[in-house]
Amino acid sequence: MDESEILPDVPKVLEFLKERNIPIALGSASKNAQPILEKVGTKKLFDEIEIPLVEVLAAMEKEGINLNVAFLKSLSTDLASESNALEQKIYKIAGETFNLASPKQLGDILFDKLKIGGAKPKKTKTGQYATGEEVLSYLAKDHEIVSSILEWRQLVKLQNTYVDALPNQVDAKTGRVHTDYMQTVAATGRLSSNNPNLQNIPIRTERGKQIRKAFIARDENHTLLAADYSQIELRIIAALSGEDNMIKAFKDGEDIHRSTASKVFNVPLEEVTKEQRSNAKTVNFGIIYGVSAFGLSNQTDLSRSESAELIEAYYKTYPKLRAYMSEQVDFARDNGYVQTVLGRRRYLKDINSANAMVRGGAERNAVNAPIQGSAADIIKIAMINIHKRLIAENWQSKILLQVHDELVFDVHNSELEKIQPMIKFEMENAFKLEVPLTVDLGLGKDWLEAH
DNA sequence: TCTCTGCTCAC
DNA sequence: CAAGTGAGCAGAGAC
Repeated sequence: MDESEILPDVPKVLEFLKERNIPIALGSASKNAQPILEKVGTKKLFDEIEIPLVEVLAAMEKEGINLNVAFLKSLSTDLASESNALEQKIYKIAGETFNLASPKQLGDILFDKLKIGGAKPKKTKTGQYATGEEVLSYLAKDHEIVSSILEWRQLVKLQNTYVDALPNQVDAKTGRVHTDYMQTVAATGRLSSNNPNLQNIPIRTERGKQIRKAFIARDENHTLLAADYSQIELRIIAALSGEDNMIKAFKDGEDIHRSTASKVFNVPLEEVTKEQRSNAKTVNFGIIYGVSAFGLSNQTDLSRSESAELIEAYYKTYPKLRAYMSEQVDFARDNGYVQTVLGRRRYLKDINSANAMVRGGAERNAVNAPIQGSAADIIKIAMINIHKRLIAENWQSKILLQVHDELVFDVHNSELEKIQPMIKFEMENAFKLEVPLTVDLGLGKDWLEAH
């Protein structure tokens, strides 16, 4: 392949920018972001992380990943016949045909014609009926048409966004799929991926998972390796807050959600129920995002007062977490930004806004950005170090994909035994925290099997 | 053809 | 009022 057709000469471009003092904004997607290269404290991040990462990303993009197109074609046929059957069933119940893919038309059918769901159906900000997953799931229990619509939506989403779209993105010259990684889009320092986005390939549902089977190793001499950080964001918040109870749980290798449930519900580890663990898991993630009692009750079976109690019990269990979060907000108020472990900044112009809702948003950003951004910092270090070793030590294996807390490799079968400890070591030791970082490895002919 | 909206996929 | 970060699809309407 002629590289010059698809890749700019990266070192030359960077030299050009540097010579002319043209700043490259890091993580500045939002309108309120400021170019931060000139700000003190970020030059090291730029020189030692973002610039070295450019070559790693270029290599990954150029390498691409092998796609089983024939498999997707047959998946497409199955999805089409199932969604068509559902569509006919829905029209029959509705008593007429309409464009099922139009939320506007669907809302009119469900709430004007069929009068489903009581007197005051939820509306969107433009005044049309809301038909999102949350609304329909609530109604699905009592109305077969609604559960069929949800199932139809899922099948059509999978077909349109992945199964039918991906084969069209196979490069004619390489026969592989080459995503673009964007280094300066996400406000927190994460990468983003497009054309195609390989960071949102389905995994949650049984049907969605099938799509991962289409991402396969280069050939019979290769195996896919997926390496993902276990609970990296919770480990980071534990370490940055110095919250001893959470740090200890991680040091002891406990299941963090079970451990949290045991503490907040005050039951022995072995007696934690499924529901308790699930609710503790929801709070653990919610804390990182700045969830309210209202939000938690929406996400669980708990009432609002039960949710408020759970959050209170959570902060009693992990007192330093609350202190840390409020310190982050104070820091942002005083300095106008927050930062990650590597000094990556996110500016928060709304942190002192008079509008409580706007200010609340900025306060959640003040807590979340250092967590999400530090995780991004750490995996970037690992990527740079692994790539360096793959080259210097003449490995045949390649990094293919990054999905925020996961790296995917095409491993030459002759290297299978030796490369696993190398990758695990580099990822787990990319950055030293008070909490150990642990990485799970999986192998397979395809991405699903490797997980 | 372009932009916005509503929706849904991932971490 | 009410959970962070993204990308991409089809529909709908402006031009």
